[in-house]
Amino acid sequence: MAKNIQSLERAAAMLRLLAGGERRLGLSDIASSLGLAKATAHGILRTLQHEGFVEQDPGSGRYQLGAELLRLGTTYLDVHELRARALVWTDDLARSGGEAVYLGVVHQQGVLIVHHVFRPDDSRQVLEVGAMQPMHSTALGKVLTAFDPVAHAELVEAEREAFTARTLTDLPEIERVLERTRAQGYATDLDETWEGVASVAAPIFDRHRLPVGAVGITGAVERVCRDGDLRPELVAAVRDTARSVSRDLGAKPF
Amino acid sequence: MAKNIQSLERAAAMLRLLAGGERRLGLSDIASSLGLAKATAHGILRTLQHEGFVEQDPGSGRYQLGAELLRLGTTYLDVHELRARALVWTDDLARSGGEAVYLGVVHQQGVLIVHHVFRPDDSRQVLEVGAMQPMHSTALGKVLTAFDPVAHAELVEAEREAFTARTLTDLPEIERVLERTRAQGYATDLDETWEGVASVAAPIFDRHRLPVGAVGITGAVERVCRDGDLRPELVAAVRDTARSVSRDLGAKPF
DNA sequence: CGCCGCGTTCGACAATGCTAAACACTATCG
DNA sequence: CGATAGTGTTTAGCATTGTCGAACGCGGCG
Repeated sequence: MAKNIQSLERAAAMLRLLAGGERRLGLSDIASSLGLAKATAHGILRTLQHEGFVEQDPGSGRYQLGAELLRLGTTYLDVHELRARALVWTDDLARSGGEAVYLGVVHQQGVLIVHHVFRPDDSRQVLEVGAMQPMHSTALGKVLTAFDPVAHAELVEAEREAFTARTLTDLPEIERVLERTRAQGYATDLDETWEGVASVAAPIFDRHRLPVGAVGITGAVERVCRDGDLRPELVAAVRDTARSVSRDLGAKPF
Repeated sequence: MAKNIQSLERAAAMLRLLAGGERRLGLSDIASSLGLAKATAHGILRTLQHEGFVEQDPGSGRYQLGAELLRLGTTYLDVHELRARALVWTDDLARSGGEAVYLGVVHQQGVLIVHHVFRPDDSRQVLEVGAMQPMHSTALGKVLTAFDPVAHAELVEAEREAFTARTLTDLPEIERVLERTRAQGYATDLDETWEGVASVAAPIFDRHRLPVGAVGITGAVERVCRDGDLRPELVAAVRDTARSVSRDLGAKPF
């Protein structure tokens, strides 16, 4: 195992700590949380502040995340090839399905949402790009764990929280669901993450037939389900979209 | 001047370099661009990759920005107090004005967009949160330079690109406009950044009466202007919104 | 095949960033 | 009202840490 740069690891830990805690954090809190001397933490924070990754409240002296992170994070989206290819197809999927569409990739024991098309009505909705979804309970997460070995390995290690009464937390049970997901080529989520919300998702592959992400539709159970299961035409639409994006990425059909 | 941590500065420079170049960059490019030994650059990149700030294309070995930046950047928005307070008011402004609304803060020689409400019609629009706008040609930028001394200092230093024939680049001329902006309490942009696009913006102050950001409306000249100038009712609506947000932040109306 | 380019690893040196202690400052409290 | 217990910040010195230059393995190209 090659050694990584210590100060960078510590800086990253600080950013993650600041991202976790809702409110701003003081220097002493940060230093003790990471087991560092105050001066050490201060030096790192000073540099991060100078680079714009961290901001300091002039009044209280507390620290919070900086604007440069937003700028760089947005740039990440611009470069993201999967997202660029998917843009064209997700709009159509949202329109034909009449529900919100999500595009996600595996990131650290969860699904990172890299694109989100609002449900096509005039209701107020909040953009969830950049947010994380759990691996074991959402359709996006299940489809990714089923096809991506890295994601699967992380699911086994991670603790699986029960969000609702229907959330699967038992490992053998989950494995059976993943097996079926691989067989049928898509995954669903019925009340397993949020009460009254269901979703379908299908995997997207690149030119080497490796899973690089997943598209899915999410909506209220009353609208997206019929007879206690997801409407077949929605499942078909999602799978079609996933195939189209995969083809755009260079994956051979068949 | 206190000294900053070298490895962190270099890591930040790499992230900014990767954000700048459209395509993925190779290790040698990065090392030579920053004047570093290949091994040094590699060590930093390896750590950044391990922390999720950078990703490496398995095929070509090239580097690009990582997903963790998107996650952290979004978290920045969640914590942002100005944005949280403004959310309520900007929707109303977009509806009453019938145009797109932007909320921006000063960041490194430019305006960083932290909130964006789409123009309320069914046209396809792309979210510009996380994008940068120039300081000297947009209404948001001018209003911020007029009231924020830090932004003003950076404007003087920076080079002022002429985007259209009407862009102001001459410093004394800009100073006169800023003087008028301070006097009247708002700024405009008529064809100075994009042809056929105009905007109005007003400053937002915190409890210490310091400028912390600006709200503005942007739209096609034909819609937002009349008789060659911005419609007075739009100007009034923008200023009202700015005042409301300022009051929410604790600024005394006195 | 031999060449260059790539990303990666190795090992040694010293510059670098870490630690601990003291510093100013504010708010709190007896 | 002075003492106290918190802040965040700065300083000085030591040795850990990151840096450097060179060599390595690999793949594509001529």
